[in-house]
Amino acid sequence: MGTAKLLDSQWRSSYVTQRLKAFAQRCRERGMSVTPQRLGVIKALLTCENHPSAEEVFVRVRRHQKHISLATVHRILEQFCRVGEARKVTPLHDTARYDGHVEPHHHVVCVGCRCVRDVEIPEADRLLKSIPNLGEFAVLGGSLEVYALCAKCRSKSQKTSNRRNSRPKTKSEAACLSVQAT
Amino acid sequence: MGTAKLLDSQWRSSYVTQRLKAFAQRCRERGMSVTPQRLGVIKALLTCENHPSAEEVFVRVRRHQKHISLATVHRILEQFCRVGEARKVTPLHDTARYDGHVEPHHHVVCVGCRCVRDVEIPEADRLLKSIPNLGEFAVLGGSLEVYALCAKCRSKSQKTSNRRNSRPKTKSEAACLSVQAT
DNA sequence: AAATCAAGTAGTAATTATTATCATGTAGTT
DNA sequence: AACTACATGATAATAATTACTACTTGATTT
Ligand SMILES: [Mn+2]
Ligand SMILES: [Mn+2]
Ligand SMILES: [Zn+2]
Ligand SMILES: [Zn+2]
Repeated sequence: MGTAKLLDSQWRSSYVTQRLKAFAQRCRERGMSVTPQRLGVIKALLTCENHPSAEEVFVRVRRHQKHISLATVHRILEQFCRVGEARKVTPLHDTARYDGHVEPHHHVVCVGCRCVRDVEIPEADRLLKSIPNLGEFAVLGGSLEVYALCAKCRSKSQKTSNRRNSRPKTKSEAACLSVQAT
Repeated sequence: MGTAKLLDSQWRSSYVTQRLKAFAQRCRERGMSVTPQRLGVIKALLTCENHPSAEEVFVRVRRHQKHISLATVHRILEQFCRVGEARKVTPLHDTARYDGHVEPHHHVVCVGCRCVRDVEIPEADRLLKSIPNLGEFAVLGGSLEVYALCAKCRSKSQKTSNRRNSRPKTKSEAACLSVQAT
């Protein structure tokens, strides 16, 4: 038996206060101004236990800021992801991907072009089998998503390594980069 | 060093022929009629190495079936997922979720209501650290997505266990089931 | 202090992915 | 060949996200 366990809300709340305390500080270091909207979003995001959607964050912030715009929440959340203040639970796809290969297996995803490849990782399978439950959750299976850079994107990012963020920000941009299929 | 490795296209092509051979058979067993559209979609899906999107499948099928509709492709792909003929690479979210917790960690996702919880799995972290690369991919990190059933959904699915598929099929349906946040 | 400037936002339009609707077509059966 | 339940095409509707634009505000310069 392993040491896997749920992170409890006690842990979470101490993490939250720690993160919240220095938020304004970190903003200034990054040259971002500290606005009520940004404070509202980071607070809602950290406070909410639920991996909330943009919409959910919006609703929460609006409790205290009647006039905040949903578009602003989207913008701020994406910005937070760029600067490392938040992350998407699934940065993998903007749109669903399908796989004809239905036996259990894992994936590598290139964070540059978002191409996906199948991977076999027996250790991960063994690991998953060794976890029958996580707190109240009855484990059914799982999938290891490995984030990586493919060869093309590695060479590409060397040339542009001094640019700002190499991750494509818009769908159209991502589409331009994406590798052509057969 | 472990035994993790990419599944090569040689493996894939034998898998494809094997799957394709009995496809019509399996359809009939499930009471699904075998249409040119479904044949086109399964073939495109299996042939294409790329974990294609619905749009990409659509483009491929259209090469041979000029008049096929994108809506049909969506419909068929979702159906394939329901009957086990395909799977979403990320069945997790219909819409992006955000997390204020940026340190590396893993997630459990309830396949019923799609609620998400943080998990700590040191073995998975060790495992990931032990894989510096996968073929041409330079590994950066990764995340284990554990699929599970939460307590609520377990009791719910007992009552409705003889229904068809317990997974919510539409967003509105999922919304109805989803657990209320604080 | 007035003018200038830049960053950020609200409100809204546009875009994109997905699902619903419904009239028509067809695969599987008799 | 005829029948019928299921499938499809065409299109509308919905939902998530992003783009656009005018406006606000606070800082900087004159
Ligand atoms: Mn796959
Ligand atoms: Mn998390
Ligand atoms: Zn790449
Ligand atoms: Zn659940």
